[in-house]
Amino acid sequence: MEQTFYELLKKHRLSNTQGRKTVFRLLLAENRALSMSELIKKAPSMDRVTVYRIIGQFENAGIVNRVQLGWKYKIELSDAFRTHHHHMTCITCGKTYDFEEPENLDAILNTIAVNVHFTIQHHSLELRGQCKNCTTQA
Amino acid sequence: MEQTFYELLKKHRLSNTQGRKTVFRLLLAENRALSMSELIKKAPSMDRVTVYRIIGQFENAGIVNRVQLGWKYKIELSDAFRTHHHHMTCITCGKTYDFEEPENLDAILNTIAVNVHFTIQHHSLELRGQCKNCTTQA
DNA sequence: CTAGTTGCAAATCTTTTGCATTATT
DNA sequence: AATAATGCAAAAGATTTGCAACTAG
Repeated sequence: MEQTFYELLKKHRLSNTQGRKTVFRLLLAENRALSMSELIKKAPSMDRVTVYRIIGQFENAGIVNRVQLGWKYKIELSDAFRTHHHHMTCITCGKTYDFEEPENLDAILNTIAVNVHFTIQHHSLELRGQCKNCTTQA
Repeated sequence: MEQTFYELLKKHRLSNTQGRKTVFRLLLAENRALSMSELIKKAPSMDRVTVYRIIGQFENAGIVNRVQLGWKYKIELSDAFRTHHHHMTCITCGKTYDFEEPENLDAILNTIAVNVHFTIQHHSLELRGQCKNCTTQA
């Protein structure tokens, strides 16, 4: 994990600073998508500006992804660190659950891409609705 | 179109004001996703606060959807006014293209939903990559 | 009329920029 | 030492809130 991180840093000519290590470990420990303000709160030793800059660089370097959950985006480690997955967010309790890539999705997307001559670099599939708990209680 | 709009307003006990009509017609005329700042610019007679409030109400009423394009969200008319579709955004030129719902997507999502006991109310599929033009030029 | 809607002022939160200081290689 | 990274101050943007004035039903 850390090894992959260092390699990605090197590959993108980013030096391995204390701040970058902190942000990376934070995301690794949480193992879920965090909002900017959560990230900033969880790294009180760092200036908010620095966190913004680091996340921007991490995104370029393929270390993190932005995901849209409801109205706001959050940050999570990229597929280099977690298996590729998607998100479902419960509109009642606000929790976000991960689910695996559907088996045939890639084939479907490829067909579309070929048809319209679009080169796909990244895809995201987000569901909104009610989770098991909230459906039962309603 | 306008008829459906009036019905949705009534259903959600929103009165049919000049401002709401303006915002709706704007979105209808553009037939694409607009950012908040674009919307505000295109409705100079209205206070920005009012535009925010109207969009909030429209979202509740199912008149518009927020979609995530790149890092920012945009607003477009809901499926009540446009056929259901998804988006692909070119990371080079920034343009957004629509594409139709893949035929088998619904079945795939249903399977997932049943497996994890999640009631899907809304799904979105977003692609990022390079469009035909930008691929050719590169 | 009167409840719902809008404008205005202002607060708050989020994100970006410039520059001087500090850490990394 | 040279370059890259960070903190701080401050600007710029985006979004929300309270309240008084206005408008649709």
